[in-house]
Amino acid sequence: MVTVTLPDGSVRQFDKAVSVSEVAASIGAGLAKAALAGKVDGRLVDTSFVMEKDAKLSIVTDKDAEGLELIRHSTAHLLAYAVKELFPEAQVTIGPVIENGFYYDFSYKRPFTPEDLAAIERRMSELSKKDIPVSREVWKRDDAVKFFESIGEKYKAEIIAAIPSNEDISLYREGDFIDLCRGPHVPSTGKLRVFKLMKVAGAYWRGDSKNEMLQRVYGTAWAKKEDQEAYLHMLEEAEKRDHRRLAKQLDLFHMQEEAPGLVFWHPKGWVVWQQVEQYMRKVYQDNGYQEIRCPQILDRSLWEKSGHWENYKDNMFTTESEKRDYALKPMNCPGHVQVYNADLRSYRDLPLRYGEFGACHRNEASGALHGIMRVRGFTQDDGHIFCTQEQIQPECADFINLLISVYKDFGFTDVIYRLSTRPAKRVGSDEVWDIAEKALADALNAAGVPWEENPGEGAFYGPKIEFSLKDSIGRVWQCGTMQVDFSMPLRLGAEYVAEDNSRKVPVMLHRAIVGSMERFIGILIENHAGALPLWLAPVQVVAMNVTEHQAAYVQEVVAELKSAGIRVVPDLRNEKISYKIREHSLQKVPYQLVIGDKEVQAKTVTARVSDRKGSGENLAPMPVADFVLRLKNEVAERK
RNA sequence: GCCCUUGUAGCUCAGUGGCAGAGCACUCCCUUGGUAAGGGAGAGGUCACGCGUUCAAUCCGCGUCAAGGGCACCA
Repeated sequence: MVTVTLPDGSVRQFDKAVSVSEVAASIGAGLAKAALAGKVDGRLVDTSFVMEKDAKLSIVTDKDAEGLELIRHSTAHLLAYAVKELFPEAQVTIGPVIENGFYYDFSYKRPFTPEDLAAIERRMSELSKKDIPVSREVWKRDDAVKFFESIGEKYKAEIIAAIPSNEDISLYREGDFIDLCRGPHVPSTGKLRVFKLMKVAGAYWRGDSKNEMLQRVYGTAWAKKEDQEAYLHMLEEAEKRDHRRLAKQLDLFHMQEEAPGLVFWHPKGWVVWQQVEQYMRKVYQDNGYQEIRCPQILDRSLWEKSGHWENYKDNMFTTESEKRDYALKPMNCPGHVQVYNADLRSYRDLPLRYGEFGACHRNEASGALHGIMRVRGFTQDDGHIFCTQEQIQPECADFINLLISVYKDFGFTDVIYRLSTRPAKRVGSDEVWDIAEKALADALNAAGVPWEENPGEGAFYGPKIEFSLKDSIGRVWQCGTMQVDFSMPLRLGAEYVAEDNSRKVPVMLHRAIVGSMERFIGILIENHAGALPLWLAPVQVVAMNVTEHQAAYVQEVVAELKSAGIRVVPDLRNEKISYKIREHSLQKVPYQLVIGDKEVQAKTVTARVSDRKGSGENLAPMPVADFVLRLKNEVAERK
């Protein structure tokens, strides 16, 4: 007798061991057909799984999140199946589920072409239509290794060989294709109907750049066709928000071949930059930081002392003059220590906070460059706090709160928090690491934000918190950071006179909120789809005449707005008003003033508030002074 | 750095082994029009760069550079 308890609490009894699919069939034909897997006592299993004793069971269908994941996993296998049919010499490796889809890595004598991809996708559809059963087999590990070696699948054999030899392993067979997999999988290929292969790319075997480069095929898969269409539509929309595309449309900046990874800021883009910089300068001022400025180029000997020459040389641009080697600074910290060291410091001076809009250059690998998100020359809102060990915790807590409020002012509420802890190769005692890690974790907890730990990902000199934001297509970019550093103050000879008159080495906190100005502005552009809030908008107001008769009054209005500190431009061109409105709407200007004879007579302005997406709304005509007031309020609210 | 793809007018993109194309933008003319494109004319190119194949190369081949998508990297 086997008693199966279903999620609704109902109980079904069977006189002998029973499979998930049999239970599903006993409930209804529809469910039997929809069943993709089962969850037995909380463990995900195939529909063929047989329950020998009493169990709790839920049937997994494509309505469950787990069902969708299963579909993606099985679609990855279907991809491998199709590839093996079309390219028998290709070797399979791994094919995991990722966000919105899956990928599968193959080893093949030549890269797959876009045409290959289309052919593979067609074959996958054919295999799906045939509704081929997918069955699970349990093998002894050694047998499996021998088997995969015998069919020339050396990568698969290598993966299996890494599993302890006394463990049995599961293989999944669909048609002629057999693959190692933990499973579970859908019961047959017919369950996989909605998928699309997205792109081919190279990827290193086992993620190591010393290894062979494999062919990675990315795909997406969904339960319903509409879901996939919605996803593809979302990707299209996201592409329209791409900061590189918007920068051209809105004339913000450009990049060119002669300066890879470096940005030419145009007037409008530079206005945005200045808004961000002035805002951040105020943040420094209001939070106990003193702004400083250090040299771009420093002598080799200093970089040797700091350890950069040894550890970071490949990423530094170097130069030489009169037989001396110099490096363009990749970081601001060594400079800040020089300022610290320029005087004898007391414990009474601590915490001492320096801030700099420091322009850094790093010679990033060419393949790493990406618009203004990953560049070779960038400016950080870089700050260094020199403090005692006891001050680490309160400084970190204050910083996190500050960072959250800054992000909120810029319209970001979706922040990813990660704590990177001690790596294998590190300096400093375990006690000190304990203190530093705990200080950071406590600070995160005190802020009440969700965070995850990245074990072993800390810097060699200390743990760090990374604050990341997502771009329009979900790529995550680190912006802010808080790093605890025990090493550099010592290396560069920083010290303070303690209460007991002894000399002590201060702890150094490296911290940035926006991180790279370039990256942050890129994310700002994407976050707002180019329609920046009024306080950041390069042009806040355009004043237009309906016909040339109102030109003089428009000029008066522009002068008045300018004197009120508003970024306004006139548009007196000989064009129809509808033409001008279209153009400025596309330029995502927040306010457009339409000025005709009525406004001239009444000494008012009619403001068109654009939602900057496709429609606009007129405010009632108002005196210029009222309009100024409205703008000032909106700027103050940073909406 | 590695793999794939791409590079044609300011922008978006067609195209061909034999004089280089469109739309928008730009300049000029007409038009003075009240809420997302009024009309006409004109100008604009070393087809990324270099080398080769060819009677002839923007097109084919090789190389370089850059960009895009991934991978690796991001101390």
